[in-house]
Amino acid sequence: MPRYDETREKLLEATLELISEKGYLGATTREIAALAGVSELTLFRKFGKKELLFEEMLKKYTFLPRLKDLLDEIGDMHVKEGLNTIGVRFLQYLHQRRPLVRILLSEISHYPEIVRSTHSQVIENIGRMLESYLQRCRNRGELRAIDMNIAAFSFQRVLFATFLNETIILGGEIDDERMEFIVCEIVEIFLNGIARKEEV
Amino acid sequence: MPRYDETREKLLEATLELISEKGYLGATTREIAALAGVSELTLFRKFGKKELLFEEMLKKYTFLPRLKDLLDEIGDMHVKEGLNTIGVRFLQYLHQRRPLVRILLSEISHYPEIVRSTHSQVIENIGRMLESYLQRCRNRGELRAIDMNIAAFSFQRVLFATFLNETIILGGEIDDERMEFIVCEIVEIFLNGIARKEEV
DNA sequence: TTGCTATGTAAGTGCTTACTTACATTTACC
DNA sequence: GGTAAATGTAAGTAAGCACTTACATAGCAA
Repeated sequence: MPRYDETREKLLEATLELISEKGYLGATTREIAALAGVSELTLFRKFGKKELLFEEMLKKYTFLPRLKDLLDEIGDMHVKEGLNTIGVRFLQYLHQRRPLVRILLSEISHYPEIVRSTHSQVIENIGRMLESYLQRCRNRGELRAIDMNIAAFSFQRVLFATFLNETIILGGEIDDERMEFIVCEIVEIFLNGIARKEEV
Repeated sequence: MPRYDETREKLLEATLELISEKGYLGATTREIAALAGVSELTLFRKFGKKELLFEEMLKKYTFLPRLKDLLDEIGDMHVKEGLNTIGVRFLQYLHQRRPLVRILLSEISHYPEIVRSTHSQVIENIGRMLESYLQRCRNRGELRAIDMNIAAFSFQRVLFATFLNETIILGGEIDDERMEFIVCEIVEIFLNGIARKEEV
């Protein structure tokens, strides 16, 4: 009896994959069990109900990135470098969790509470960390006096919506090179704006 | 025999509402018919299959906004005023089509082609119009030399993701006042950036 | 009246689903 | 080898689904 239950893990993995493809209602327990390579009965013995399987899967695949570590890492960087680092990390983070993000978007009306809390853990926390980083930069005199909350979420949302468009909607893949390019362009606009300097 | 089929319209309306709430699989033909106030058989007599009902509903509720009119209207405005106008209109547009946007996000795996084309009609066109407007501003010397495509989509995506967060994820409503406030803040950052001017 | 059209009620078909029961088989460990 | 837990096979249940059939009704036009 291994304290690491491999069958269980395989089922959770198959659940993530199938629900992200077909939605909660579209993914049947039969298919999930087949993809996991076990019998349907095993699925019910382990999780009791489809609903509980879904919830445990969400719990498993939602884990916070080590935000504090990231903040420590970039805390002293100049704002441009810091934003580039956060941006690339955030895109990588979303990219690794594509199936989860897909589920968050498509099942939010089906399971409002659990999906919403998962969403805020996955996405909103980055915004808050960003805000405290920007505040730090501001204290060092690198930024002008604006609402850092709005600034942080603007930045985070351009990235998130760009990810949505490239990955979820167009269905493509983003490689690291393209990620760095995208982030670099966004950071440039975010820092300097698009207006001619004389006009401000 | 009225050439405007009221029963048909009521069914399409009920379909939009229920599918946006429960998803394509979750919304049953029985419920849709009940919400429309007709019998289930009438639904099948009018549309044949649930799938066709879904497609006709998408067709009905996806129509292009008068982008050209908007461009004519704002073409001569200073960039700040123009962006504010576009921004508020875009948010209003999304807000009016909330159920449709919800469906686009949740059913993209079910009907990739039709949903994707609908998405581009509803969302991407604004980005393209924005790009040509920015180009015009650039020609008037109001903007510095940057990639206007990236700029336009950055702006559009902050707005879209803000809408997603406020409406679809948090589930709240946005009134006109809040819309104007949000857009104003975003435009300010978008035009001037967040960096101190001396540092550029 | 006689039709025609739109709609309704009621019953049912065939399929699929989540989930169960009964029983056999494998696996691991003493 | 023996025991117990984990897993499998097979069959089935009750419900819900999209969709159909048969037949009645109501309104409107010739």
